[in-house]
Amino acid sequence: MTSIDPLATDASGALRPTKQRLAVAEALRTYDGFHSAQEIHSRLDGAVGLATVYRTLTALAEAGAVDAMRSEDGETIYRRCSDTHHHHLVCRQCGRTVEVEGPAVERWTKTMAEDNGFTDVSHTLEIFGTCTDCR
Amino acid sequence: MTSIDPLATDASGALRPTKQRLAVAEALRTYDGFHSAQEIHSRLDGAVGLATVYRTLTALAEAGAVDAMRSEDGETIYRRCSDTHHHHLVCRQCGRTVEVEGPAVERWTKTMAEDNGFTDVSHTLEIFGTCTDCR
DNA sequence: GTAAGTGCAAACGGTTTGCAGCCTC
DNA sequence: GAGGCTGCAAACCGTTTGCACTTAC
Repeated sequence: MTSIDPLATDASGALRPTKQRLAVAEALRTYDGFHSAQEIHSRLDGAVGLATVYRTLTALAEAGAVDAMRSEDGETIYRRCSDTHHHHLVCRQCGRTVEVEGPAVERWTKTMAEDNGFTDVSHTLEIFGTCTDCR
Repeated sequence: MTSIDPLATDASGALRPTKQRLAVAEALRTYDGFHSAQEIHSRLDGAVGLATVYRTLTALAEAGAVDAMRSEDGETIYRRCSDTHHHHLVCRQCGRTVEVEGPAVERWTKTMAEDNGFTDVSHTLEIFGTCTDCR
């Protein structure tokens, strides 16, 4: 469903492998985890216009090549896909984040949705708390 | 840890129970689930200035009286704390919402958080899909 | 050659803030 | 009466878009 190579969308999307797109894809490949468009733009040190970074990331997200989510402070952050699906456990004080997985939750949401006649199910789950350091 | 009444913050915060704050608190009490500041502002039909709604919601969130999270499209959304806790199953097309409960999920999030040393745990879970009518 | 991609700058939409007046304590 | 609270409008900040130019195919 989602390709490993963000640019291997030849079939339908037909994204041209331009310098800029390659640079963005490379950045996503190199820097692990979630990053904002602005962050990527500045890591590329102006080599790619900010608007282009946004357009590229949006396109990649639509093509399913990257995951997008919102950070706590309102930025859209992206990471290259094909990690296992997981959720975030976030400290309210310091913002420290732990990734957690839960097959049971995945199953539950799916069942719950289908019992109600819903299809194409997706979900978001965030857990908030106070971590040991901040107690 | 979190008070039932959003304005019962007498001890430290000392929020004055003004007309506007009461209106916002009442709105949160009346309308279940998550709502954006703009939504609350328009539900109050201009009775409370937009800036004040933002300020009030921010204050309530800081006081721990309401939960805040980011919606998919970048708005900050709030809900009053301590409802009979349930989650929402939302149709992507028509917006129809079904409330679902899941003791197993509640337990799982709690365990997961505590295993990682987190306390004062809360969580948000939203399920998205396409409902029967919209297929 | 042509359509897709790019950069720039202006537009946008949600949120925050400065300031003068108002209201609660 | 004093300091918190409010409304308005302007400022902010991340993101999107219009447009003329460039580039991959």
